[in-house]
Order: sequence, then C-alpha cells, then structure tokens
Amino acid sequence: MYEQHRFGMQVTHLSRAWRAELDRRLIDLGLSQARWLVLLHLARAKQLPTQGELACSVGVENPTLARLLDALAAQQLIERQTDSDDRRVKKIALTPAALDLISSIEAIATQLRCEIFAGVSEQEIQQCQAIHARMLANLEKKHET
Amino acid sequence: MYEQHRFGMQVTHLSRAWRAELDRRLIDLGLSQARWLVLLHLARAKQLPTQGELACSVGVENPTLARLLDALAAQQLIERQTDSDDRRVKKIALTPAALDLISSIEAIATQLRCEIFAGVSEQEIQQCQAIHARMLANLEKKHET
DNA sequence: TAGGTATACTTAGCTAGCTACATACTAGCT
DNA sequence: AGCTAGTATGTAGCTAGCTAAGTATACCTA
Repeated sequence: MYEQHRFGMQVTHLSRAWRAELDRRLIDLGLSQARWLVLLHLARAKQLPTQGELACSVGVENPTLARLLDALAAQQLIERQTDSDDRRVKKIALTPAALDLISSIEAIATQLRCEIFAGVSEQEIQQCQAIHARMLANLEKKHET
Repeated sequence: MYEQHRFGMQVTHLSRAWRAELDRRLIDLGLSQARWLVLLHLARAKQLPTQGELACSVGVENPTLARLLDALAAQQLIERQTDSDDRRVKKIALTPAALDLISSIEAIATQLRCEIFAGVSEQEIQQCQAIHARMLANLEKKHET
C-alpha cells in the first residue's frame, strides 16, 4: 500500500530522467526533446498537418506548440504555410534542412530507447504499456466530466 | 518496435495527466501537486530534514525546492529554522496549520490513486514498478559517466 | 590562526507545460 | 449584405523543472 504512493513519483522520475538524457544527447544538434518530438511527428504525418492537428498528435496544448514552432521556424527547420482555402489555418511543413536532420535525431532517440530497455523483454514492455493505458483511461474519464 | 517509440510519450502523458488531475483537486486548498508532495515528505520524515535532505527525498533539485518552500512559507505552512550547530543549514518544520491540512490532502491523493488504479491488480502495479525501476537504473548508469 | 576549499542555501535566468484572453477569419441565418 | 456564433492561431502570464553562479558558513591544513 505504501508502494502505491511511490508509483506516481516513479513515473514522474522516469519521465524526467528520460527527457533529461535525450536533451543532453540532442543539444549538439541545437534541439531539445520537445522540439525533436514535433519534428518526428511532422516527419511521420501523411499530409501537412494544421497547427491544431499537430498539437493533438504531439500531445500538447496549442500555445505550447506555438512557441515550439516559433523556435523551430527561427532555426529554419519548419515553415508555416497559410492555406488559401481557409485563411485561419497554417499548415506546418518541414524544410529541407530538417529532412536532413531527421534521420540523425531518430538514430539518437532509438539508441537511447535501446539502452533504457536493456534487460526488459518485449513482452514486459507491452504489459507495462497496457497497464499505463488503463490508468490513462481512468484519468481521461474523470476529465470528461 | 513502433510501439516502443510510444512508451516514452505514454509515460510522459501519464505523469502529466496525474499531476493535472491532482492539481485540480487540490486547488481549493491553495495547493498544487508539487507543494503537496513537499508537505507529505515533511510529514513522513522522522526528524526535521535539512533543505538538501528534503530536496533529495522529494526528488527535485535544491533551487526547485527553495522556491516551493518560499511559497509554502508565505502560506505559513512551513518554517525554516536555522540550526545553531551549523549555521549554513536550515531545518524545515511544518507549522500547526499544515498539520491540520495533512490528513485532508492525503485523503484526496489516496482517493485519486484509488480511482487511477481501478481495474489494475496489486500484482500488476508491482510488476510495472519493477520494470520502471530497471529503466531508471539504466538511465542513472548513463548519468554517472 | 589565516587562507583556501568545500558545503548549504539562494538568486538569476532558461525551457516547457498550462489556462485565459485576444485576434483573425469562416460560416450560417435573416 | 450583414450579424452572430464558432474556430484557428497567437499573446500574456502562471507553475515547476533545470543549470550556473553568488553568498555565507564550516572545515582543514600549514
């Protein structure tokens, strides 16, 4: 029962430590975990997403994404393209410079994942994810009300 | 393999959603998850901890704790006591007002934990924690070097 | 006992998350 | 055509995490 209390702290620490280590490895590329994640979702998108779609896919709120995009645009890694059909929306596109970066940052992230999962079986990872998913579902349920 | 990529995001979301829901429930008491956690660790401490000991137990860096303590002191929930043996250290003590609060905030946190763990067995929680612990150990190992 | 090194806390300033509000545009109804 | 309501993005300002540098005190050694 005491251990249950520790669960929340443990998840927080895991999340923070993972992010910190990835930040450390990405710093030479001028990136952070947050910006990296945006680029990755852009690279995986079928079509150019709107800002709202991208925020949803990355899992952050719109203002959070807006600032990350400001930074990425300043680094000339993304472009905001106005849509002639609906002039409110901005479609987000990767620049050629970003396309060049994607594979190196993906390699870094994959390498780290590999190190973190050392000694953990594929099956354990899946079990763990299934349990996390149930907890997230319980939390979402509250939030709807 | 694709699912492995999702693991990190899932942990991040779980941690954020948990924190957000707890913040929502604590707001009427004028508290947040971060401040609550500090009070809880203080309540569980055997002796009055120094600021460094408390930071370590809560799992944040010293400056992070310092600001939380500033806020808690402004709310008159903690007191910094200078130690006559070593005048550099400040021992942190709960005020009577905080002692009154502790049980209600603990009830709120326990209730939420209970809702989040709905449909998850004690055994699953422990398995999950054991896996998290292995990942954290892998991460710490990197950090040492 | 004086000086240098180490330690405990604080301050300053960064990132990245959030909510609430502002702005620009679309769409639908008279 | 012109209101009104709705939607997409942007801005302001908050919390909470971090590192790096500053200040006060302690400890050790010559």
